[in-house]
Amino acid sequence: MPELPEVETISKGLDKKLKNKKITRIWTDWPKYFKLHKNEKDFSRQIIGKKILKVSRRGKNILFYLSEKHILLIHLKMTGHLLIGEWKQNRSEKLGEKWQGQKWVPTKDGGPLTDPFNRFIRLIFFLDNGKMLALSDVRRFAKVLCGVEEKILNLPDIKNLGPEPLDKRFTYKKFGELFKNKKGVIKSVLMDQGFISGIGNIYSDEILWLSKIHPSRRVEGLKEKELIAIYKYIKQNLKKAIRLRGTSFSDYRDSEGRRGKYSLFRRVYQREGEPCSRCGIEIKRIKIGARSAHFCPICQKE
DNA sequence: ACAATATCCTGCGAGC
DNA sequence: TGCTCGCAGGATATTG
Repeated sequence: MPELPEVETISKGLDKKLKNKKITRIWTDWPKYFKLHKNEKDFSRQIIGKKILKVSRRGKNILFYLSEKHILLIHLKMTGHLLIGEWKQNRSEKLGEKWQGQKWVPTKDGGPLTDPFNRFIRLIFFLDNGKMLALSDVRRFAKVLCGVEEKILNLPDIKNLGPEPLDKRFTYKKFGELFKNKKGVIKSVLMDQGFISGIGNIYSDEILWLSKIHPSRRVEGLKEKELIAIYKYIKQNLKKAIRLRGTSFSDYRDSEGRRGKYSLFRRVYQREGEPCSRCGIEIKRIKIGARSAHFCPICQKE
């Protein structure tokens, strides 16, 4: 499940590669992606013929700024991947008719032909340079929207997002103010996109381990010292993960199909039963809400 | 007003 | 070996 560092890596990569490319047509076998649109036609009308001007990110949403003041928004949710491939002229009609998903032609500089995720391509944007942007998505949870800038940026998906944690304007003062009237369990609060955007299950676990705070603690009871630690490690850990191009745990890949390297530094996430790298005791896993939380029972006292 | 639970999906691993 | 079953999870809707 891509979170802020993964989505940042992906959108930066796509920005480099897709700038000034025009979308000539699309193919999908899952029109349910287009939650904002009546059907596939309604979606494709919005996007065909538009040029990609810039790719960026807000929270975990990827924003493609298009010509004619349009935006394409893609949220990868848990299993979404965006991969760039090439399509050959002589095969293009066949691909357009029915994409069987068995194989696709990767770019020379990376996309792995044998990568298992190539089996789950559900949506393809064909570009005017002979390449394609493919969405692979095992569980079909991804979200794909297109419309005029004003409309997309005013959707709850964007408008209800909390501050960007790595924004310079996100000072400790701002962070502290957020907590003043906040109630609830810290793990859930960190993952609340309306509170702070971009943090999900992996990084909330990591941040709390670094801060030595039990994931079930209520935010009402957190001391100043503890809030300072959380603030510090949000910034530090997300930055570090971006430097390492994201987490390779689970099925994350960047736009060239590469894994990130953050997983080498993962302390608790998906390490149940392994020794804590600080104190050696076994990492535990509990349920918070419907999510699993990983923590060290010694370093992170309740 | 808030919190817990169901929903969407499907590959995978556990268990028999 | 081959089957069934239940888990995983981000965001949103629905129920308690």
